[in-house]
Amino acid sequence: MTAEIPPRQGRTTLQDVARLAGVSAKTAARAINGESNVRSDTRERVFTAAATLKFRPNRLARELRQSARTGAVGLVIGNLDNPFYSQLAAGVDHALREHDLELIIASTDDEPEREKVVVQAMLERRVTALMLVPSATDHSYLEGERQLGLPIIFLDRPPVTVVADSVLWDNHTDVRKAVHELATRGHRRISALADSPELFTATERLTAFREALTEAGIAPDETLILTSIHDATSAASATADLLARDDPPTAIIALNNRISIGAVSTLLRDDPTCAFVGFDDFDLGETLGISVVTNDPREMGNYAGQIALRRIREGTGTPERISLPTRLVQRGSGERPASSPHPSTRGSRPAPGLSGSD
Amino acid sequence: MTAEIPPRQGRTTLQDVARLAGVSAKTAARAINGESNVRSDTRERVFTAAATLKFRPNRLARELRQSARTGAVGLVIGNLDNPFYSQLAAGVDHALREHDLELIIASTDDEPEREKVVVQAMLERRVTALMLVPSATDHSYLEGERQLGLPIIFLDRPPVTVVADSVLWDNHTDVRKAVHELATRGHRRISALADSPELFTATERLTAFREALTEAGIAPDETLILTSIHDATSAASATADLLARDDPPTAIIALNNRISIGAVSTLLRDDPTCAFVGFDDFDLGETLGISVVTNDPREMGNYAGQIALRRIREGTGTPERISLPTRLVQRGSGERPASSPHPSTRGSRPAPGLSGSD
DNA sequence: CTGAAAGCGCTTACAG
DNA sequence: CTGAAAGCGCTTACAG
Repeated sequence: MTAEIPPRQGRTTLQDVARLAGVSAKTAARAINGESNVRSDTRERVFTAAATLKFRPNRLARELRQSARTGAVGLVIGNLDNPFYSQLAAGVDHALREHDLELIIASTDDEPEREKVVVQAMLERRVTALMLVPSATDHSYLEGERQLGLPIIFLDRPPVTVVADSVLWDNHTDVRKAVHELATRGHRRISALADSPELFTATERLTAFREALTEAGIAPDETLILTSIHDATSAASATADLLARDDPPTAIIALNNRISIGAVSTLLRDDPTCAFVGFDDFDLGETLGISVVTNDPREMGNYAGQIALRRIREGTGTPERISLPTRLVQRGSGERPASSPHPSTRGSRPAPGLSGSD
Repeated sequence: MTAEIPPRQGRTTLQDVARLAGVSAKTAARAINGESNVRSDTRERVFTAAATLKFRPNRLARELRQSARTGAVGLVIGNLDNPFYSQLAAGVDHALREHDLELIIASTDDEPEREKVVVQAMLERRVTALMLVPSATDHSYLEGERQLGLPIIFLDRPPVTVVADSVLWDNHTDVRKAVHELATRGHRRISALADSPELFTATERLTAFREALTEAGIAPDETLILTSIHDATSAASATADLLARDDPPTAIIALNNRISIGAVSTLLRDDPTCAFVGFDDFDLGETLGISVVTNDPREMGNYAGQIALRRIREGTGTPERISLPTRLVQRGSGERPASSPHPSTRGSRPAPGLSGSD
């Protein structure tokens, strides 16, 4: 269903301003755009006329005439509800400030079909750069745009069937480090909770998880690896199921932010003694003493924005593939607090049982 | 600093398609836009030509010709980092789907000057509707646009010097209800933490707080009302200061989401017995058993989006001023758990001391 | 069912 | 320092 948009009329144009100021359109444009080569009294007359008529330049006209140079960049993300995506957008927004670039945001809910639709719309609007967290796997439909010089930057997940810049996380190093920490502290039954294996990040992190186990001399137990967890609610129940097993894991690692929140909410209620490490930090994570592999989505967004700005200015060249580091933050006392059945939360000690180590 | 944007050339135009298909531009347009009155073999030829040339219509040209009917709406918010704003944006985004409207988002960091800049840019881009969480107090600069028929919708804070639609919270009912609850349970020293008194929402909620105290027969103690708290960190330290006083409050009410998070983080560490109610829910709020006055920013965004869609279709009329309800969610056991110095967190009981009632 | 001409509101490329 | 003409890529308003 398309909205019927009635036309609006009656706007002042540059011509109107020129007429009132008694100059040509070109001269009016010169004054308004702050070019030199205008006598100051002429400039004044134009300014006065523009103010009187409440002239507001039409960027569509300007950008049409100037060909593809629009001042808008497109950002395609999964969903503004998810803090990962909204902070990514905040980072992009931040990078774009001071550069007179506008930000068009569209969300795909991670549906490949919707990605194509919204990307299409952005291309028709002739965005000057395109950033996207891809959900489709085939991006050959972007090939033509790339050849026309459109800067394209993939975020969080790499391009597959098209050449483009990308800004990704290092999904290996700190996940492995976290698993090694847990193994060093004696954990053998370590569970991993991940999103769909079709997602690049989920697979990367799971691979790192399995490798780390192997390195630690632990045979990966596939029954402890749960995937296709899309939201906090299912993460919470998956965690509850794990804990209810005859031989529950003694440690859990959650491989994205929604899964972390769901798992933590179950652990808080059901088992304060199970060790835990989450991927992506969240509100109160520090207060609750929860160990995390942190990444800053704003940093990723900002970085991508910087690349976009450079590409816009200098043109596309050899594609860059940036891997941003994560950070393993160990929180909690390092001692399992459950030696007492009634751990205190007073003082600066962590919330009971939620130390990532034990 | 403005980015220098080099032009990009070489795009296929409708003319190119028409030429290849051996028809006029008008006929090519008819086929591509799915109008009737085109012979099917003509249509096919045009489609083939368009596909061959990878034709992508130029919306700037179309919208320029069609006057002010662009397919973009502008949303001006404080900052995508803040979940309140990003969820607001998610709601707007949601309302706009299926309507072929694009979303341009700009953030102001609540700075009036920046608001003017970004709104200006959106107006030059001829957005078909403008939604904003205002930070400026004077919006007479929008008066001209309103008269030209631009739908303008204020979110979260009402318009002052311009006539426009607005979607606000009912900032009174549930704040008062929360205070009454606390008073009923015997609390006399109730503290309120709020953002800057210049902010409409802060003032509204503080007024409701004071009125409720008076209604409950409690003389408002201004030393318990802390304002100008802008972020979680200062909320955390303000809370710590309160608790360190000789006669600390026995209950605290935090009047927005960032303040809630900061206050809760201090309470979790320092005083699990102080009663607490937060405005705006947050991750783990339920798990931690924290009472809140909840509002759903998505709902506000979605509602505003609906109004925008209607205004776009039907034109602006008598301005609407919608007041959305909040919801007081009492969580926690209702009993002060601190009778035991070592409250347990096992089972489904709330985290220690964080029941909003006591 | 199809097309030629004009125009949306600017900027470009000249000419003076 | 200033201006007249043409054009960006579409759609409008006609005419056939």
